[in-house]
Amino acid sequence: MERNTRQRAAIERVFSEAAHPLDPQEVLAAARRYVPHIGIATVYRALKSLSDERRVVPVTLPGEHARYEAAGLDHHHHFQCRRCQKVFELAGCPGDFTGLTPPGFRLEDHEVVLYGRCNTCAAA
Amino acid sequence: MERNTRQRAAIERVFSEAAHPLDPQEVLAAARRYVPHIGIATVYRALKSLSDERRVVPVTLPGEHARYEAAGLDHHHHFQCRRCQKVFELAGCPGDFTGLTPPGFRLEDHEVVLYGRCNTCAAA
DNA sequence: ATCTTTGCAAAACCTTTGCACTGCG
DNA sequence: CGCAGTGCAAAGGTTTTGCAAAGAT
Repeated sequence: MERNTRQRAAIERVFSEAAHPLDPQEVLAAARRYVPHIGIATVYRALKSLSDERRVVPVTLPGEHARYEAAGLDHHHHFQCRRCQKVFELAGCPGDFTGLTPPGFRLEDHEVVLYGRCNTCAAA
Repeated sequence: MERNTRQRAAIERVFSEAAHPLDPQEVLAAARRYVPHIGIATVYRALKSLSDERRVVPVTLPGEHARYEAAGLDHHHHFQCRRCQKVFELAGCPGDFTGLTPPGFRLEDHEVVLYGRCNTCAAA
């Protein structure tokens, strides 16, 4: 049922080449290099189906629109630079938040985001 | 420069009575109990100026529109129930994330969000 | 009386959806 | 061929903005 179209191939290629999580507009711009007339609706539909297939993962930072990155990475979190706004992947995870969880609550998952200056912007 | 209007007083009162972070529509609904014809634009403008004055703080969970809560609370994080979607405040903070920060990066702040079932929904 | 603030409606965004057409299988 | 996928444009939802009128100081 999933057909191989040029558009879909272009979008998958974009993710395989991406160094950072991308938002839909960035995916569109990058995919147009391979399929010039691809439309934004196709990008949204592809992001949805790729997410459903777990081939890409949404990266939703607080107050930001969703970005997406290729799936298959280990559990990790992100760092956002307050100066250049770029998002970086962090290795590992601080781990255990059961101590914060109130009695009677069931902890299923967690999200951690660090903010500050990236190596480039810390110097500037 | 900041004038005392009924609308603004109503919105501040709403926050002083709120048990959990409120989104703009919830603020509007609650404020209408005190000022029936208050408009959504006024709510957004008030949220902006109250945020600038640090009288309320935005609570921006990943993938969610901003909510707001009264300022003055200690540093804390939030728990969102995956069943009822409500947001709860957590006491305390796991603390130190410098170990996750890559070399050359400067850590300034962090955000932690826990997900699962609240005490009411864990039972159901 | 002055000058913010308000309320409404329109505009600006981002994302989703309807529909006829394209093109994969 | 048959249908899923595409592209365009219109619709939806949220937040912002323009402007005349209301109201605080």
